[in-house]
Amino acid sequence: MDQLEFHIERLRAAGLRPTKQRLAICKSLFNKKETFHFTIEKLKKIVEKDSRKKISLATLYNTVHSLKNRGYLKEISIKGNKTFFDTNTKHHHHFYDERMSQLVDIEDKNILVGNLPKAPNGKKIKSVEVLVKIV
Amino acid sequence: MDQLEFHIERLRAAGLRPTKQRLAICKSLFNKKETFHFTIEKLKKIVEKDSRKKISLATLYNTVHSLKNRGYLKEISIKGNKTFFDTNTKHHHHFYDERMSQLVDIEDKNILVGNLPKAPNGKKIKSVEVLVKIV
DNA sequence: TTGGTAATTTATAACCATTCTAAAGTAGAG
DNA sequence: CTCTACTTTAGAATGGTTATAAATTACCAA
Repeated sequence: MDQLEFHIERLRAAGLRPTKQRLAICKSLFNKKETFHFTIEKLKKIVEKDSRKKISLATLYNTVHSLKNRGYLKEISIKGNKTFFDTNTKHHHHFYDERMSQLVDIEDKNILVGNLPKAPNGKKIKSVEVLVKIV
Repeated sequence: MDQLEFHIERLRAAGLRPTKQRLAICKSLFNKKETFHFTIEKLKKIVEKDSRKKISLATLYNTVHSLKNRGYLKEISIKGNKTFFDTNTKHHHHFYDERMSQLVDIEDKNILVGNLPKAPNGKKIKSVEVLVKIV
């Protein structure tokens, strides 16, 4: 089981000890064939189903935020009561179906953004995110 | 004072009676030279300063949402604890300085978005929003 | 292996933007 | 003017997220 080594490595890189709970979270996040979008509540259900153990919300929040800060997860900028995360950390964009609260990736190569103006006040551009709302 | 007529018209169009409080909100929103971005808390301060009267949060939330639904305000899709609104209802995009929680408009003509893929599941594209994060 | 200690997990409380509620006040048609 | 439906308001409720503090666990050194 090489994946385990990667999980431990990711956690260490994020400044976290590889505990049972955190490894269970990593398995549910990174052992899937496809990347996916999730909210914390949804991830709680996924991890508890995959691992057959209860896990506290606080641990989920802490771990997800640490993994995000280290770049293993992306937080998606959509307005709403719940925060969405993405296991796809490549630069890409999203369709968003507000009615279903559902996201679909748009690969960076499949969209064209150009002619960007300079950032104001001598600031630097950190990211360019396109959100395409669909109905 | 013709502006007043417009405010009454806007409120009626939004299905709202033109009360003192709602007119005060409209004045603070639409009598400015420049469009601007605001949160509800910030608007409360602006309206109370402009009108020299207290106004309840509930009235602000109700009125702003009705004006938004009628298209006189835009809600901006940025993740965060507070919701941002925009008195600029023209199609446009934003720079966002997360550190300052500050927005700057990007005119639609000053940015190029093209080559959009089709929306999935036979859905229709409702809007395309570009958010440029700056640091 | 064992201790000791610092990190971690957890349930629960706190937080805070937003929405709801219900009572008092107001607008406006007739 | 009057009546009724709409509004305003303070405060309570809601719900996602963060903070807290006590019990548990990881892991280094011996």
